[in-house]
Amino acid sequence: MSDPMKPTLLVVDGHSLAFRAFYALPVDSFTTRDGQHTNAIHGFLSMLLLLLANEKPTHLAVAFDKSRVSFRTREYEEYKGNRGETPVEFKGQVPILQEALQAMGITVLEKDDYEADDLLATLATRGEASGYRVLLVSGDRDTIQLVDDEVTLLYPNSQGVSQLKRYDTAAVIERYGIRPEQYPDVAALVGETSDNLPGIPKVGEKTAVKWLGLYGDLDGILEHADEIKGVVGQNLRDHREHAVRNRKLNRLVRDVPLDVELDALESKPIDLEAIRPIFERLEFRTLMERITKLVTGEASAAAAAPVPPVATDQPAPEAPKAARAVGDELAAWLERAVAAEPAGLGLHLEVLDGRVIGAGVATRTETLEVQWQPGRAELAPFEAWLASAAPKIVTDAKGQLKALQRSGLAFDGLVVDPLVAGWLIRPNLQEKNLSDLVERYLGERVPEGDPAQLVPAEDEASGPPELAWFSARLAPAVLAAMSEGTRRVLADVEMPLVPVLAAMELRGVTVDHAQLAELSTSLGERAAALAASAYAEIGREVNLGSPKQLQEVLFDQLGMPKTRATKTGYSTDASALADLQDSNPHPFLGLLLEHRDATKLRQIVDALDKSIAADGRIHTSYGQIGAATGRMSSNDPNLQNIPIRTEEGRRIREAFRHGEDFAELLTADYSQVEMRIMAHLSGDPGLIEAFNAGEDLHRFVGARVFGVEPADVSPLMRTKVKAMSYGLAYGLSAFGLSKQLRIDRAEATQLMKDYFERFGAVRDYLRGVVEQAKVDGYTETIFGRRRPFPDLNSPNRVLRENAERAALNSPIQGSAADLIKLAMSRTEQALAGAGLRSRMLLQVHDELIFEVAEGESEQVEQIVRDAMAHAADLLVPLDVQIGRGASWDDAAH
DNA sequence: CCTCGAACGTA
DNA sequence: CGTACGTTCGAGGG
Repeated sequence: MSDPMKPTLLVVDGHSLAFRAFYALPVDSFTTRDGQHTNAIHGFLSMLLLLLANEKPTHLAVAFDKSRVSFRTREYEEYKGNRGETPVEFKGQVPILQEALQAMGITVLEKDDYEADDLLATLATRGEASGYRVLLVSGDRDTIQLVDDEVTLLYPNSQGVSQLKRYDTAAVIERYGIRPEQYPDVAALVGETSDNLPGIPKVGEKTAVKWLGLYGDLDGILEHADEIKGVVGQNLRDHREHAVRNRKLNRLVRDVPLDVELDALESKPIDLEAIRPIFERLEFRTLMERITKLVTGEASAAAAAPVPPVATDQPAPEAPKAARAVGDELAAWLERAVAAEPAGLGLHLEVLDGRVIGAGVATRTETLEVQWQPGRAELAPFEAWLASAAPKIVTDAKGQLKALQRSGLAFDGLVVDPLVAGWLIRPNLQEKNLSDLVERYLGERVPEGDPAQLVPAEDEASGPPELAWFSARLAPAVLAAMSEGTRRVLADVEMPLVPVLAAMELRGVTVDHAQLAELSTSLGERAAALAASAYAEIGREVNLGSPKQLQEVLFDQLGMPKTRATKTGYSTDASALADLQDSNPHPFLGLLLEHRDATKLRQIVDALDKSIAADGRIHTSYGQIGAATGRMSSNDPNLQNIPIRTEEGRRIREAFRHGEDFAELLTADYSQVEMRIMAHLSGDPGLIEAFNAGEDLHRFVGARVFGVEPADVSPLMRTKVKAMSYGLAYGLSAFGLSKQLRIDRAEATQLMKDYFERFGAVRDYLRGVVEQAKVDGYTETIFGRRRPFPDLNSPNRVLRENAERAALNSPIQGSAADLIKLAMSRTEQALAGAGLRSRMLLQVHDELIFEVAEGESEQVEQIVRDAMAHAADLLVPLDVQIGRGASWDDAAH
């Protein structure tokens, strides 16, 4: 192995790589406005940037062929003679590429009479002699002969140029069965059609390698040519001069007279300003970003990066070498570690195909590696520790807990998931993974296996012990950065929830494929019929899913008045179409709306159908750190946005069923949680009374607002008040209210005025939230969850007002999220504690869905109702509505 | 190939 | 000119 401290010389065959990029990337999509093709340049530079980032060469050069003629063409004039004319689209790119490279401060080499590969050979030879580690990048197989202990070849695979295969001596032997220096002999025998160099007929790689094994080298083979039997033997004798000639031509020249010294190839920092004009001309925006990132280590010049709380220039401690132990030794290690770290040990599980195959355990100074397989008695101490309440720190624990459960391993004692903790501190999803956290809270970097999979260097990547070690050290740093309230939310709300979510995801929910398939077909037929009618109305076929094409139809062809402006034109959304239908009735509009409905539903149905797993169930993933307010999200697929408002939509919910071993689904939802939270937070006596009266909320509020008896509140009054109440929590304006209720501005303003007159504390509270947040810089939920609002004092009005509305909403939405999260952990606990088989499956913000076992219905209802209603003690009661049925739809109430 | 915006489903 | 999400599609740029 080569010494990592050596300087690294990277030499790239510019021509062959650019040429590969040219064919790998579509030319017509890489063309600037003025018609310059850039695919080869782009592909090449993209690959080069990846190489620079990953290999960090100390010295660097890119070699090009000077022309198509070289000493080889003089030697054998048919050499490369079968190659067609180089495409002009490619030719024109080479000088520009060279210009760009020079602007980047990279030495470009070319030499009359030689090919780029000869320059690679020469530099590799010189570099090795001067004590460099050499990396060559070329798409020409002849460069394989240059590989040795200090010279590694990176060779593009068939996919293109972004993935390079690393050939060191071992890799060459593995791939070809011969040593690198023998490769030219093989190539000589086999020939190279692309260079117009025929070899020995019927001799391929296998035969050539076999002969080399028998006779050592090409000379040996030719000496013994007479001994080789059969047609191939005869062919060898007949065409031996081919092999001799090929061998002569494919020997790379290792002493090209180059008037450049290696020292001069030292990598210089890239001057961003020098390359900017060229990149702008080539319209390389993302490449410019990548270079900027490479040079500055920052995302971009524009986004002002927050200053990390930890200085990054102190020396980072080295990860300790992982111990390995089994049996008594393992038990002793764990015992000592547990005693040494009362706050918890770091744990990181290695997962393959959803199962545990290994683990790393760590204190802040020591690590242990465990290779886990089921049924190994000597690992019992590890399993016992996992199952115990001994405190554990696991970053991004949910997925690992799932693997544990799949592998039949019991787990307890999760005290900190630094990822969740980090999110509580900065809920706007700044730190998305362990490595982000390590950078922010420890000021270090997690050594990574190459994310772009370009030549992964395994010895550098962090394994489970290192990751566990980072977690162990991260936890105290993250906890120290949390407020006391936030730490409480972590301990009381979030950590207990992690295993619950893992369990829910594993359970999944049964979905009836046949029902979905039937729905899909009928929706598809309806969509097709509606589309046909719509086309008939306008006399042509357009893509009804394309807002752009719709704009042509509506505003140009049908001459309708322009709707709300969007960035790309005019809105064609449902409300805009409804407005048009009012002003300019046209059958096309109705058909379009119905078509949208049908295709949207079908899309949902098809997506659901596709995500039904082999067990007949859909296993969504919950994003615990999904929303800044504290809510969860659901994805793959999203089960939190299954239609309910329309009849057709509800038919989708009919497809959600209880499993075979269960008797029914049970849904439990909080009624009007957000209004109840508002009542609690504002302390408004009127609102509190409304909830304590146990009467229909909107009727009660309507009676107050309109000054009538509750019995005299008309449906219209109730609707208005309901919209108003719900809008409050979102920072609704009179304008928005008037639009939603389709009433005029004056009426909306009056409604708001009347409302606030009766419920003044609500208005005061909402105002106070924003004012307080402007001072503090954050809002807080009932339970202490914080959300920062940096834009509240922004001079930009749009930004500021957006932040104000979000701030107003945050404690309400966030407190509701806290409530149901608490209720979930309690419910899970209580169901298990009561020894019931019934189990929680889904969460949809204010609703929980359970699968109930035969005979457990009453008990489950009791437990769920109790856990949800008493998740917190508010100034108003929490009302829980329960429904049961064979399907999700039936279970609705 | 990737990113963006529009549209739309839920609470 | 109402918050919070995730998904899908078409379009556009690289």
